[in-house]
Amino acid sequence: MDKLVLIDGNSIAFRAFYALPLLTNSGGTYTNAVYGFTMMLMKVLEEEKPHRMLVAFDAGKYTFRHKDYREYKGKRDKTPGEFSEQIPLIKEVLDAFRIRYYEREGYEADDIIGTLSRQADDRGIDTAIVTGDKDLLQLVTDHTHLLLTRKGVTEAEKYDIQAIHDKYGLHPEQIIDLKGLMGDASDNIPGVPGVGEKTALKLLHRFETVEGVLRNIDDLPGKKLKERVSEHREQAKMSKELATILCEVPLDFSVEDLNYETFSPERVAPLFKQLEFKTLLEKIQPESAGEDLETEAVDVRILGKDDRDAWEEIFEKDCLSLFTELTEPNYHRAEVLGIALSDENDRHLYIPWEIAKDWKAFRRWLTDDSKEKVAYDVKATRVALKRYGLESEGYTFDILLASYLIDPSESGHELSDIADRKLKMTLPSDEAVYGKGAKRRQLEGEELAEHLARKTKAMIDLQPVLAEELESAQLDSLYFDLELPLAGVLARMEWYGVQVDRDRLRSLGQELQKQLDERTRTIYELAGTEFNINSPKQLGEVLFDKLGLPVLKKTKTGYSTSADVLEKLAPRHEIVEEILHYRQVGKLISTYVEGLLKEIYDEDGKIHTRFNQTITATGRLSSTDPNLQNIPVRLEEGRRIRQVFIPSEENWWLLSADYSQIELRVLAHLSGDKNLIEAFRGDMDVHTKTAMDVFHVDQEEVTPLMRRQAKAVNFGIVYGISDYGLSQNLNIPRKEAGEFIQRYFESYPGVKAYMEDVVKKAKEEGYVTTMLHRRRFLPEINSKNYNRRSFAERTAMNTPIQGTAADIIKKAMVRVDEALEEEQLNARLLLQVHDELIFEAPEEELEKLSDQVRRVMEGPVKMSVPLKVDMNWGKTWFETK
DNA sequence: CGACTCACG
DNA sequence: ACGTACGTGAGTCGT
Repeated sequence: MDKLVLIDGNSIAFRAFYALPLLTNSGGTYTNAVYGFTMMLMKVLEEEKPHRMLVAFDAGKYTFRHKDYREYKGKRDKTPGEFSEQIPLIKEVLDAFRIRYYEREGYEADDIIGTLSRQADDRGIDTAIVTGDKDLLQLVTDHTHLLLTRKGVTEAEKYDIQAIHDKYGLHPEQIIDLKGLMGDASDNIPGVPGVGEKTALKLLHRFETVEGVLRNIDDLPGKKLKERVSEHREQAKMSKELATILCEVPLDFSVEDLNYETFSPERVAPLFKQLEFKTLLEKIQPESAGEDLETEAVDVRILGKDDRDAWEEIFEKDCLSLFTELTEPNYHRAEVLGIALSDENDRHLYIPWEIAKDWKAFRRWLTDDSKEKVAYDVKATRVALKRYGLESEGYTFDILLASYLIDPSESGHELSDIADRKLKMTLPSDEAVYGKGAKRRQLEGEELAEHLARKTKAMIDLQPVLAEELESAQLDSLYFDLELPLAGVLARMEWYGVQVDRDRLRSLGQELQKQLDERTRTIYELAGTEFNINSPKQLGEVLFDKLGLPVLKKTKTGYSTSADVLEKLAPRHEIVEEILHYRQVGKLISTYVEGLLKEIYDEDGKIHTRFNQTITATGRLSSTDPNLQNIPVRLEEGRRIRQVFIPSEENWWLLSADYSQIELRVLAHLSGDKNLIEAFRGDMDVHTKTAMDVFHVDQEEVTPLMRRQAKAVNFGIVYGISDYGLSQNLNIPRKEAGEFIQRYFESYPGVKAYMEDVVKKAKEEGYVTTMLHRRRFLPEINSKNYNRRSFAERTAMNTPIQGTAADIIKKAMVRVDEALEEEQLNARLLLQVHDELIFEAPEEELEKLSDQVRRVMEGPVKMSVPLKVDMNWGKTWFETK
């Protein structure tokens, strides 16, 4: 079967340019459009396996269309130079792939594509046209379909005759009529003013074509519409003509000349190397992946039992780097395989754990806090060693934490990533050394020792570089006084773990399972068929195809069945409510009952989560295996999961202490807004206060609905407000949401000024900071892409607020830990949930503990509004409310 | 392995 | 005209 692929070169390149951040290779050449184009190209080659190919480009500024209409494409912004300079590179890529490309003065890429696709049609060749431009839909036939890029570059949606009909109710030829009526702002095609997509479709469904509409002006609905169409008849006809693709471009070749043979990786690889397309290179030449990794030889001593004494003197060094090799990433379960040490004189030692664990000199060094240790992931190291009964002190530097603070958005903080960034040094990644997935293996002996020695050596080299960067970014206090001590606090929290009532959890699970079974039966009955309710695809088919419920929202793969959609459909069919409940209960069983049961340790009946200190871009913690920061609380049924979290000792209690409205208090302080500050100083209910201001009513007149809406506005403010976001959340028209925001800013002018200021500053500096100088870079804050820029602007508003709140509770944690020690309390800090701390304590300590916790939590930073802490205790987490 | 959905602050 | 609320992690489906 013959298959032709035609690519709209400019359109795809342009999409790529705006979809991807402005990448450059190390030579400073912009490559984002080239990269995106090439990604798309490879995907098409892989999926379509074409026998013939051509990429068409636009040529020159003027085309035959300008003769009839000089303003064609008139309102376009000038093409940025960063884009234009990438076109020759794209052509180089095509040469390397041996794919033909073509452009012709006076014509657009569309016309070339149209001409060839018609030719192919005549010869019965199947054609796929790849473009980001909907205009080309007019070319679709039985033999020709469109791959229209959606989000990003490589995601394309297939449009054949059927798909066009499903979406618009039109035949492909009618697309030009559609444009004729509605116009096209990007090409400056006027159409009929006041007629958008909705009206145009309605008219075409009835009258088929522009001409049909013009013949029947008298039958058009609405006086205004009649007038407009009649007034702009010529303009409509001309618009249709402009939108029509010319399928008769004179070409000096034909479809037969477009043969494409599979490309040869040897020919493409050098270009990919030059452009620095690492991932793509690996795809075409997997074997070359590690080839440029010339790892330097390292001289590492593997310690045997007999030469221990000879090496004891290494522990006299003031400072060593230390890496603890584990059997798996979860250090609560992992075994230690061995220890690597390096000093500043390039001496490297690997100590197998069998030897290290009983070596007195080593243990003494570990516990000696005057012996400085540079580690990578202090928390993991401490916990792993502690599980063997080894306390360790004197961690003066954590490479991982330092890298995170310097740039928390950076995707990789593996040692090899950091060495690459900061030392321009190539260190093999763990994945390269150990393999991944099923191929993963544990190294042994010499190989392992060398890999680890490279790491500890890199750590020694990295430490001063990172320390310098921390200082110059004013991050040193945040690092040394907060994050590094916090790592120790978190290590203890995780190591203690949280006690869980396993039997209770099991019986809760059984109860929920019963409910689920019942709901399943009901749903099958109501649907009249059995299907997998957990599959959005099958569920969509039942709801929208079989039961005929209206489709309110689509995802890129099909119908959306998310809760907000289902809630709107609930009044139309009783099955919807059942499904919502089924989902709720199903979530509780799989994530919380089964998920938590898997994480209970046999040794102590506890759960030991890991708090990730180096994940979030804002400075918050996150929690994994299991995530204890998202245990249900909002709905009563789910909240019962909290009944299984209990104290670990007899006569102990759980105490929870949570900050009241910490983010809005932070906002009040950062913005200095008088009204908001006043509200908190007067200890008012802030949402009620906002309702009074936004709706201009007295306190007594605030209805629950008004308070709920005001609360959503407050959330919106913290998230970096947009009228659209608020309208979605409140399910109200966008205009109304916009008015809420406007009235909010009238009442809180300081907040408005602050938001504008923080965005402005971010645009100048390229980053935002929190109260304790935590930093987040926003490289896209000046992007030309509206979406990317807007996102960065909202982030600029949100990060100082969320991040400062994170700073505050982290500082409270370190101080609470100190206070427990000073006051000689047995109470322990167990969990942190962003604005809440959970402790366990013997009954007799509860009073003293709560006094101390309140005192410490209220005072980590000086602010213009007080911090307020609510406290509750109970025999289970459920009861601490 | 990505998409979808949903739990939390 | 565009197409978004901020920050996370986990389970399930289906390619």
